[in-house]
Amino acid sequence: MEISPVSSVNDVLLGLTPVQREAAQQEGAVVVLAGAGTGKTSTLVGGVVDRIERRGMSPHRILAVTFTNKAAQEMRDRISFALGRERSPSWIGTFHAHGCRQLRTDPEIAFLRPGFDICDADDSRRLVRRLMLRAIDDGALDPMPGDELGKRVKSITNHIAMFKDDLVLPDQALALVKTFQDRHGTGEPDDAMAWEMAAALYPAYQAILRETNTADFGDLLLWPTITMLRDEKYRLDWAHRFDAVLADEFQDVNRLQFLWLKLLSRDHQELFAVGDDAQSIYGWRGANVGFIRNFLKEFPDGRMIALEENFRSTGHILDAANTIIAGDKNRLKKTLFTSEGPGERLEIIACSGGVEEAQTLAAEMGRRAHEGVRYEDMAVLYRYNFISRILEEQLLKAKIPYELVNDTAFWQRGVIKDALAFLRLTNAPEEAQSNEAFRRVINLPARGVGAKTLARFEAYAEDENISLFVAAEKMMDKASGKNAEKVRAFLQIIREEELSGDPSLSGRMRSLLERSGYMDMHRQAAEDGQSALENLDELFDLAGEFIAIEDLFEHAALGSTPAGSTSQGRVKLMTIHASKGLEFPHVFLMGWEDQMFPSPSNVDQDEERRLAYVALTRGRRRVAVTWCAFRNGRQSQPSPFLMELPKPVWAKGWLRNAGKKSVGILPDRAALDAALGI
DNA sequence: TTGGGAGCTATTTTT
DNA sequence: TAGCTCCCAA
Repeated sequence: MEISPVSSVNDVLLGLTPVQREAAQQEGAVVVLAGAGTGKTSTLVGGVVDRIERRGMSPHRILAVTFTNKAAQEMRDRISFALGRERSPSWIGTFHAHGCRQLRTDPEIAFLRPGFDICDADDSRRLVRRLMLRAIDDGALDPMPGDELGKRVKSITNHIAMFKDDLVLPDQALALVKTFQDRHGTGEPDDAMAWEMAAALYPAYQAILRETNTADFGDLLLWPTITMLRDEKYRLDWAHRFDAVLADEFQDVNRLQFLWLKLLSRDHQELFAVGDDAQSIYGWRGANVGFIRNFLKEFPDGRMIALEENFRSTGHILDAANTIIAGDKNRLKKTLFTSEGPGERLEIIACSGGVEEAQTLAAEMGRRAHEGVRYEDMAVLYRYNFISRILEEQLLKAKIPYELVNDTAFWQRGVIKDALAFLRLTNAPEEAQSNEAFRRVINLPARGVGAKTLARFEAYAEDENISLFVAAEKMMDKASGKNAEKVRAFLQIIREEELSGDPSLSGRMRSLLERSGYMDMHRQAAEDGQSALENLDELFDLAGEFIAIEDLFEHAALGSTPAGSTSQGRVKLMTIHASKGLEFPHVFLMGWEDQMFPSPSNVDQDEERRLAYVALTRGRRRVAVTWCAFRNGRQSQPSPFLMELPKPVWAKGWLRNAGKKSVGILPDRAALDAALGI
């Protein structure tokens, strides 16, 4: 046996607790129920190491799947730290990256051609929007106020994605929805309408993707899975490449992802799934906790192992979290415990309103910083993004450095997508594949091409069966006027760059953005322009690492995070959703009011409860919860979750100075009214 | 027909 | 902050 350059299997496995080690070494189908802070990633890494080192599997025959690029990167790093680079598995990645790899091998299973593009959720929405406008134009759909349209587009795009996540093909959707409604009734009118319209638009949506040689996120896994179901030879071709399959965050898999994993591990039953049903918070996106909860029904010879010893939080924090999650009656039973002491009690801070809440938090953070706590060890978590705005103002005032986590992912930012669209257009102006890029940049900066002009291009392109770019060229030949001149010049630039542009991607992009006037557009914009230019600089750097243009586009679509986020010395602000998997010594939970958290619009109230559980278990040493007696001019009550917290975990002196108008602590109407003078 | 300014309203969003 | 609308001047 060769000697591992960095460590040995025993070092890795001996670093685990007996339960973690037992899980890592379990053979066959196993689901590891890993409570918050119980060493989930270590166990998963241990599982990989054990399979390679002790069981002698080849690293190249191990498939490890995660949801995020970040998680995939972390796993890659930790495994290569343990085993060395050469002995690390090559198949570590997100569901989407794996699906993409499979689809690139055989694009025709999705009716695509080699070199297909991948469109992100935003592009999908734009496509649905165009289809809806077209339906309204054709009289197939009643016109609606624009506000309404936006909501519908979002909801219909989601529903189409849900069809795909449920393996429903375009030509099956309509019949399926009808059958379902006949059997179960139509339910909420809005919801019924969304399903019907999504089913009606789905075939046209898919037809356009096919025409433009584009796959959406759902397609990446849908077609490989459908093909594995239908064609045993194809399935074996893929399944036989792997001796073991490992999946992270298993509580968040949807039907499509579950089936994909199952088809790949059917022959050897080597499926190692790690997750925590108590942290399932993505049900609204199609995740189905049922798959982890019913794991043993699907894999009768499998085992379930629970990790309950928490190495993160103090006793009081765990008591609070355990109490909250106990309200989810369907959960798989497990109770977190720690061998550490109870630690500090939770502080519950009542504030009169949002501004005071933000000021209180800013003041408290300043105080803790003064006591020697580093800013990067503090985090504020909230249910809704818009809460952060009011807090940002106060943090700026108090000069507390902060960072918004997951503000908008780099590759999804408008500027970045614009810049890539320029590049895409020069890459293949004559192909329909570049039509969306054309729509995006033809009027950037403004050249007098609005909706009407674009519609004329569209009509002409459709009649002549040519790309939008070529249609525009032909129509502009005959047009006159100032705007036409600008458009002609722009088309000319694209042609020149296509034929003899800089061969390096960043060089070509730079030149395109400069010549088209896009850079100047941002240079002239006062505040926003600065950050746009910084983003573009970062993009040029990143693009420099790619030779093939397709690789850059794929990288952009699958959203790998760029490295450069330096976040030392800043308080982190994020939604509870974004905080999953992270931990902080000091955690502040904002906005725990009735009607706010739990969110009344979530049909699954248990999911809100799990969200509270996730929020509380982020904290290592101290957790403070705030709520407001008034928000947005309305009186509010403390969140029911707050009332559930057992008395012993409350801090005694929890009437922390919330400023002059501070209202005590008791979630008690009378005391509150008295304090507020009403 | 366009483009820009004003005004409004906010679920959560791994890919 | 952003992503929409609506409205009026060019």
